[in-house]
Order: sequence, then C-alpha cells, then structure tokens
Amino acid sequence: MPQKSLDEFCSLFGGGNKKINERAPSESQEEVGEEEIEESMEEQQIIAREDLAPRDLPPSYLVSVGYDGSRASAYVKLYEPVSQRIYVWHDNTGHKPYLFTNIPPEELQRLERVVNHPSFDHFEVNEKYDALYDRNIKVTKVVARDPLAIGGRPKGCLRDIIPEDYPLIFGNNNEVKVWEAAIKYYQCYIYDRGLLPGMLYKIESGELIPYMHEESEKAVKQVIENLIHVKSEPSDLSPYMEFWARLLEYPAPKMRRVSLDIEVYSPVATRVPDPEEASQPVICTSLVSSDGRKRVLLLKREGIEEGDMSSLGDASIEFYESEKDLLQSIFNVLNDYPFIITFNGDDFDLNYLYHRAKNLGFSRSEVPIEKGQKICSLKYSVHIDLYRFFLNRSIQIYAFAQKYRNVTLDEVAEALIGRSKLELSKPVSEVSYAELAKYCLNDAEITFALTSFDDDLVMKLLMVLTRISRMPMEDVSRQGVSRWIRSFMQYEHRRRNMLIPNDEDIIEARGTTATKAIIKGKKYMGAIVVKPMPGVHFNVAVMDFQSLYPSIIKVYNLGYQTVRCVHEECRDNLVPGTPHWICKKHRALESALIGSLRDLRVGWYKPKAKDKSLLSEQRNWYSVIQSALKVILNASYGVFGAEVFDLYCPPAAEATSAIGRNIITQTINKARELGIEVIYGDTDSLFLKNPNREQIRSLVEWAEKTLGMELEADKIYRYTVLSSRKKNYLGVFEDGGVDVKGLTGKKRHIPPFIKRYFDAIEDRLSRVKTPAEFEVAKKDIERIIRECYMKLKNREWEDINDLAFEVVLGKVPEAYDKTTPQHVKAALILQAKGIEIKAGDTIKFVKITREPFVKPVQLAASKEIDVDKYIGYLRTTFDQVLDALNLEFDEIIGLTRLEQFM
DNA sequence: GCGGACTGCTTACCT
DNA sequence: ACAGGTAAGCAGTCCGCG
Repeated sequence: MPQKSLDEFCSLFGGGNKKINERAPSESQEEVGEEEIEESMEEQQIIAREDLAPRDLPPSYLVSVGYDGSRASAYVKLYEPVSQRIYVWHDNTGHKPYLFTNIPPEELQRLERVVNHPSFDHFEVNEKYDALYDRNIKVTKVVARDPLAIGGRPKGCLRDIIPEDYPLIFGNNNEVKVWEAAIKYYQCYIYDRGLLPGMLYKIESGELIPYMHEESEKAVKQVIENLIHVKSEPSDLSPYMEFWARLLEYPAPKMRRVSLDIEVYSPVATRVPDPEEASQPVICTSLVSSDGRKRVLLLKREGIEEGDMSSLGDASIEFYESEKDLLQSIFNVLNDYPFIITFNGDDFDLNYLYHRAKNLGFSRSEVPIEKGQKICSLKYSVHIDLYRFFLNRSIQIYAFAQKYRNVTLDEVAEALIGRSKLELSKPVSEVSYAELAKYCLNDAEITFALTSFDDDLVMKLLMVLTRISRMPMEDVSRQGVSRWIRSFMQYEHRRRNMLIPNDEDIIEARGTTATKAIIKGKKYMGAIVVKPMPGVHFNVAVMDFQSLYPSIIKVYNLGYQTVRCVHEECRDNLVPGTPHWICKKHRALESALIGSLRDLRVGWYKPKAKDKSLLSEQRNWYSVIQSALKVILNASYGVFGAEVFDLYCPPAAEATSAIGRNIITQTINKARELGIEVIYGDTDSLFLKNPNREQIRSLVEWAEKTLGMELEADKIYRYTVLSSRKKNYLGVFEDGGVDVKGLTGKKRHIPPFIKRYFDAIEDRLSRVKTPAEFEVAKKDIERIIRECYMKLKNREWEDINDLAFEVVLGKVPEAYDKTTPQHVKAALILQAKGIEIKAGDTIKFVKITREPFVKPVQLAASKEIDVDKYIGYLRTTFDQVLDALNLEFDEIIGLTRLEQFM
C-alpha cells in the first residue's frame, strides 16, 4: 500500500484528526430484550455524531459490520492502518432487512398483521434460482424497517406471522414458505453489498468503495497462472480460485491493540464476584499494548501494604483514589485502541466493567462497552476474547495441534508461549499493591503475548478467517467452523441470486441416508480402516490422498444441489455402494467453493509455506493461510452431516464417505496388483511395505489417471511397529524421530509413572536401525519393563502424583445417571469435601485396594495403592508394543506360563 | 450369592 | 454444535449354578 504520513491523512479529513472517543455517543434506543434468542450485534448500537465518518478515508481494512438501532441502518468499522484507528461508516444506500416468501404480494396484502406491522416497509417481487429443483421461482421480498421485525423476536415477527396468519384467511391447503429470515441483518448487509471483511476499502466523498491494491492484484494473477498452467484445473473453478486468491494475497495490517485484565475485590477469598451484580470494586487493571506500553492501575485502599514495586520493571504504576476515575481511565483506553484483547472478557472483565460502571453512576453514553446476550463488544473498537477463540475445537486441533488441553489462560499460555500465571501468596484482596500489580500485569502480558507470538500469528489467523468467512472479526473469533462455512456459502448464494434453502427443504427434496453405520446411533457408514498386519516392518512408505474428502467433493461434484438431483438423465450417475446419484448438469456451490479452496491450499499455499527461497516474513504469511485453509477444509465434509449446519444434507455426507471407501479399496487392490504389500490403512492412507520407486510411481500415476485424485508419499518410516489393533502404531523415521499413534502409553490420562517407562521404550526403539539391532533392543526393552514392574511391585515410587490418572470430567458429576465411572467417583468424593467441581475439570485419582477402589490423589496415601491394578494396566499398555515384537509381558516380569494359571 | 458373558457408557484417540 | 471408527476400562445386567 502506498505509504502516507499521518499528517497527509489528517489533511484528508478536512475537519482534522479528531479522536473518535472524544465524541459523545447519544442515548441508545432500547434495551435488549431478555428473550432475545439470536446472539446478535443487531441489538447493539453504534451511536455517533454525524461527523463520525469522514467524507474521505484512505485505504482501510473493513474489520466489522453491525447494525445501529438509533439510525436504523448498518454500519461498518474500518481500521485505518497508518493512523491505526478505527473509523465508523454508516450505510447510505438505504439497505433494509427483509425475508422471502412464496406468498404473492396481493395475498400478503390481506394479512393485516403483516401490512400493519409497525416496521413493515413494502413488498417486492424477485426471481430467484431454486437449486433444489433446478428452476427459477418468483418470491415476494417482504421488506421491513427493523431487523427484529423479520426474526429475532420470539413473538410478533414477520417470519412467524406469515405462516401463522395465512391459513386463517386462505385455508390450510397452501404450503407457506419463508426463506432467509434467520440471517442476521449485518450478515445480510455484507452479502448484498458484496462486502469482504478483512479487505481494503476507502471512503470517497462519503461512499464506501473497495480499494485495489496493485501489487496484490499482480500476485493474484501469478497464483492463477501458476495453478492453471501446472495443473490444468477444470476451468469452471478458475473464477473461484481467483476470488479466494485475492482474499488471501492482499496484505494484512499491523494491528494496534491492547490487552486488558482486571482484578476485583472479593470479601470471600474463594469466590469470584458475580459480574452481573458487580458489587465489589475493581482494585487493579493492567493494560499491555502493541506499542510497548504497560500500565497498571491500582485502587487505593485502606491497610494495603505497598510491597516491593521495583520488580515491576518498565510498567507504569498509577494509583487512583476513586474507582470511578480508574474506570474512566480504562474506558479512555478502550476508546483509543482499535483492537482490545481479553481472555474471557465476554464473561468476566468487560462484563464486570459494564455493570460496575452502571453501579458507579456512569451514564450509558460514557461506557464504551455494549453488552449482548453472551458477548461484550465495544463501540469504537473490536473486542477479541481469546478464551472464545482458543475454545474453538477446530482451532485447538488443527491450528495448534492439540498443544493445549484445557482452555485456561495458564494452560494455553504454557503450551503456546511457555509462560504461566503467577501464584499469589494470599487472596487477591489481601496481597500488597506490588504483588497484586505484578500478578495482574503478568496476566495482561501473557494475554497480549498470545496474540503476538510467531509474528502475530493469532491476529493474522483471525484476519485470514475473517476474509474467508465474510464475517465481522468479532464473530469469526467467537463462532465455530460451521458458522464460517455457512457464511461464505450464504454469500455465494446471494452472489449467484440463488434462494438459500431451509434445512427442511433440503431433507424433503433429497431424503436421508441409506447405509448403516458401524457405530450405534450414527447416521451413515464412514471410512474404512484396514486390518493391520502385526509385526515389525522395515522401510514403510505411507501414501495418502491429499485432502481426500474435499477432493471428492470437488471431483464428484457434491453438494445439496447435485446429490439426488431432479433430473431423470442424471440417475445413472450413481455413487458406488449407495442408491444416490449425482447431477451431471450443474456444478454444486459447495463443490466449487471447497474444491477451489482445496486446490489453492494443495497447489499453492502449502508448498509456499515450506518454500525456503522466500523471505521468512512471506513464508510465515503463507503458513498462516495454509493452516487457516486446513481448518476450513477439514470441516468441509463434516458439516454436510451435521444437523446444526444450515445446508445439512445427509446423502451428500454419505456419498462423500462412500466414495472415499471406494477410492481407498480400489487403491489397495491396485497396489496389490502392482505387487506391493499393503500392511495397514486408515480412511485416506496406505502403509506400503518396502515398495520400490517404480511401484510407487505407477500407483500415483494410476490414482491420478483413473481416480483423478492426488496420491502422495506422505512419509517414509525406517520401520513401523504394528499390533493387531487398528489406529494403534508406532513409526520410526530415518532420522530417528518417532510417530506414536493411538497407543495407550501416549494417552494423556495415564499415570506419569507408566508414561515415563513408555517413553524410555520409545527412545530405545528410535535408535534401532536394522532388523539385526532389534534383538539387542528387545533385551533392553525387557529390562525397562522389568524395572518398571519391580519399582511398582516394591512400591518404590517417589510421589503418589506419579500414579495418578488424569481424566476430564465431561459433564457435572450429577449428570452421570447411567453409570458412575471411576473419575466421577473421585470427583464426587472431592465434591463431598466441599471442593467445587465443574464440567471440563480434570480429575486426578489413584486406584486403591479398598472400596470404592478409587481416591482423588490429593486425599490418598501411598500405602492404599492397589499395586496389582497398576500392574494390570502396565500389561495392557505395553502389550500394544510387545505383541508386535513377539514378546510376552508375563515372561518378561518373570512369571512362567505355569504361574500365570495359578 | 457369585462369577462369567454380555451390553452400554465414557474417555481418548485416529482419519 | 464438522463427521464416523477404534481401543480400553469399567458399570451394570442377565443367567446359570444341582
């Protein structure tokens, strides 16, 4: 982007560079109703004076879109990267909320509750493409003045009134349909205006227009040329690839931000004050910003010791006589910074400040916090609650490789940046100013560091996901992957003038599944797992299909539109193993979007992220992109089969896995035909024993030609250890690295005592180079196991914690009504001792000899331990490896066969 | 009344 | 609130046992 100085920018603004926070927002229009169901920013209002949005704004990033109730219009938040401020632009196109219905206007006219609705505006007739039945239909657009009139309100909104009242006048024989009434207004605004959150816009003479970034446009061209030339993609996907590439190639700004953490006085040391009541004072607040400032705001209180302030380093310490002044200082910061980072700020910090401010007599306009049902947003900035972001399962698993388990500031920080929370010597309300300040500052520091590590990885990831999903940053950071996918698919519907079907329309038109799942209670059959060939196998190539399911969705043209389509002539295009057929006439929207995204990741971003010839900064950006794509693609098949997904289409999900089974089966057969031994496989992978180059080449070529699928050698193991169990193996790489999959010895809940010995075996195995060396290694492994056994048998453990199982409580203890598993028993014992137990807590327990045979580790004594139970556990854990090595646990520990039976 | 065979529940994992 | 498949341990149930 052309670099301009701040001064130049200021001159563009005519009226000078007034700070947004200096403007007093007006009173808001109405309270958020308690019954409000949709968590929505529609309820929250940006109130600002007319001159808030400049007539002209240099290129800025669109970071958020919302609805302003007082103006009854949409607004857009733009982050201007040079002044590093957010500017709010209000819609000037008169765009209004609406829904579609199949009832013609002349009939709707007779529904009094519709036409007399206080927010009713007018009817229009539109033609839309109905993809389920491959036809154009006429629909009535019912336009309203207030989004809540469409949906959202539990009673009296148009979405409900139309189907309720229509039969009263016209009888029951006509099926009344209402479409697109559950889409949040600001999303609707994004779709209709074709806005791209995360991308560059400028304001010229009051108009919001996209900003073309020349350099990035060149990069987009390059991506497309490369991919089309190299791979000769089906040409109908090229426009999609170009669209995605533009979203991904545009630069990301440095995001000026501040992290916030508050501490609250508590009269009861073990209780955190309720933020809804906010009855206690805020005694400390820390602010750590991207411009290197660290501030600690402390409330003066009677009888609190000063403590040693010298340990607070470069932070500025500010004492406040009045809590109101302290809050005002916080609010000034919230108004100043464009991005506010918290850890659990939705539930606690901002929520507390919001209510506390009310209690202290702040007027609504003086408080920059807007409270929704579950989220706290900010009037002039973007609030990112990292707790919500890190809680996202897809982010946890695919972006951060399950490095953290429990989503607490302490655990996430420990896992990702190697920092932890500080311990307090006394309850927060009693410690010295210095200790309180240090503790609070540390939290704000690590909260900030969670957004800055790896060159601002998290902020960049959010930016990329914002672009892909076409959602406001606030939403993308809080919602799950199915919402992201829904959003960009809805966008595409509107772009193509397609009617967005209701979920029941899809089920009605496409029916349900036909195969039987192996697991009870599941809806359809999933993937194939090949029975492993037990033993030690040297020189194993693991081949896999790159993004198998997304590839299937692309190549086989899967989507709600194409699976079991309405055309007679497509019925012969059957999915093997199912009664379903696939459309031969049209490309499904999902197939186009997912397919193009897959090709971009596989063909461009993944290789670029590893390309050593690039600058590390560039490579880093590509790696952010490819991991964001990974998160989306990994979920793209699952959403078809998820009832919560708006385009839920069970036969499409079923077709995907059925084709997957067919592909892997064919590939196994082909491999065997080529004389390769297939020793294991799971879903999209094949373990090939000692294949030669030529065999691999033939197989890859065959897959490409016959299946249209990219098969690649994912990794080569020097050797693998397979037991007879599926999803259980160990592989040693040429460089001695070890992959351990599914083995009990690696599971997180097992006692550290056992884990350590398992690790020792793993380490020993990593040093085995040849089959001959195995014999020596086996002896060592026997020794390791014997030592473990003897230590247990002789009760020689140093710390009882080493013997603790750590199992996560899936729900509150009372909710286990079918059975009482051991960890729940332990949890109940803790609860009886007055210790608070929540769902998601990790329970540490040991096995003991007497009823009830388990005890929370903190209550157990060493002598109670049931050693035989542990030895039994040892046996099953090590058997998973010993099986393959032809060793017997009982022989190793010195039991003869005879003794085993006595 | 007890033990074995069985099913179901629960957690942790794999793709 | 993405999917299904697998392993393992334990809780609970049923049934046979002169």
